[in-house]
Amino acid sequence: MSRPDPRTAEAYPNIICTVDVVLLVLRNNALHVALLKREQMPFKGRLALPGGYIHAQEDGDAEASAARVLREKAGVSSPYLEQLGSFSGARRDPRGWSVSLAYYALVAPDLLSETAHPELAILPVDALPEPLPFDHARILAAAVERLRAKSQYSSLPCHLAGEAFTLPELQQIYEAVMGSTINKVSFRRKMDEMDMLEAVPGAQRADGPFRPAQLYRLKPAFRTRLKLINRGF
Amino acid sequence: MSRPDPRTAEAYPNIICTVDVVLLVLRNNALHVALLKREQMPFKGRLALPGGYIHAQEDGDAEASAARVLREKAGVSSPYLEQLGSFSGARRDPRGWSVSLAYYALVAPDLLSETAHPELAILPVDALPEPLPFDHARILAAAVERLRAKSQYSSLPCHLAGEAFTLPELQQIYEAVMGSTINKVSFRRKMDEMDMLEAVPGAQRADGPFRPAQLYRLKPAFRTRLKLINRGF
DNA sequence: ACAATAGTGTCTGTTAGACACTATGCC
DNA sequence: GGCATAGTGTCTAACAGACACTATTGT
Repeated sequence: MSRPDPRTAEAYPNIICTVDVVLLVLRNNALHVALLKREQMPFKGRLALPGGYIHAQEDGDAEASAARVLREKAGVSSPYLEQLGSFSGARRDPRGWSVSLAYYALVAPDLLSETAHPELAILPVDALPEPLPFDHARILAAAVERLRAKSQYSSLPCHLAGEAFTLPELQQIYEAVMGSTINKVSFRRKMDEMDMLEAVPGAQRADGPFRPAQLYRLKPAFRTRLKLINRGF
Repeated sequence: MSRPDPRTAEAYPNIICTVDVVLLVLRNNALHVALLKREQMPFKGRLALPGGYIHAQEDGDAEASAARVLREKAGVSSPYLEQLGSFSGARRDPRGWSVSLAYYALVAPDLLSETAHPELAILPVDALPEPLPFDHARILAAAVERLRAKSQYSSLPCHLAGEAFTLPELQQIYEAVMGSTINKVSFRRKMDEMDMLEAVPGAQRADGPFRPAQLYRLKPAFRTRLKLINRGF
């Protein structure tokens, strides 16, 4: 039990430390995840979550590793990024005992079509063409569950919208993420109470031959931090 | 960017992988944390969260590591144990780039006084006698915040009570954890709705020269899993 | 009987959802 | 003016908190 050897740090070196990122985006009102074909063994050629080793030399912490992975492997910079948790164990990676520090990121649809790497596969989370390697299915499920849960009481889904959006659009995003319809009056009342949106002066968006909707954007204070509410919709 | 070398796993070995456990208990209606004097450098002799290296040989995953640390270092077995998150970076440990997989555990007061190791220091989370080493203050704060947040909408605080408890006792626990008083009628209505308690037949507890209170216990289904509710108290 | 707390019935203010209505753009 | 959707006013049902009341024990 007592381990007086000061070199204990070197006595347990056989743990693989990686980060994996669940990059989520909304397309056609359905949640999609960005996957990459693995270029290395194990599971070479299979679609998997973007991930990689932690680079102790360059990454200040694991969140920086996740941001670097997103930048290098997906071409995505500074999205909403949050720690999801760790996934660890002897069996999840055939190379040995491993730890994956999992993060999830939310981006607006247009960001992913414009600047992201073309080799990214954007696939609906509910209908992946092949099973994910490692325990990436569990990680993805945890990310989706987290997003759904936080959507109930926070501004999190706003990060799936673009820079500016109309209230009907935002409601559609909330509904798509949570998988249920929301009462329009309740939704707008809540958005009003939360006091996190500001109208873009004079800007409206028409979606057809009818009354255009007012455009809104997140107030600066909530662009990185979330806004929480007490009750649901 | 491409790393064809199959020995990349060995190319990044310099990451210290540990688990740390925030062991919480309620004493005198105040949240307390169990700390241990560190037996090794760095911070030898300082009070810190119980923790240790992951033992890839014996631990199936990091939660098993946390359970082992609790057992070996605190003498506590099978409490409520949940992952808190990871804390990582180049600077948090003077030995180098490190990852702490943090867990938090809840135990009943009597469990800690009876079976736990005597060298455990049980101190109020709001008034520690000395600053914690590493980033343990952040980890502790995250655990307390998580407990408070989950107490709003779950059965989590029940794990701070003993095997059997009265409703007034349980309400006091909820109030102590959340730091605010709860309406008695609302509290009992909620407990009733949640349908997670069962009366211990014929068992009551008297707290003075007045009407004794009915004893309750968690239904078996909720002894390890949490029960969630939609709204607060 | 009294003190003190356990436990419940009921009222009231608040909140979320249903519905209907008005507003505004394009044809 | 008609149509389709944006946006709002208002009613109602559900819910949480306040309060008062009854119940039950020891002294």
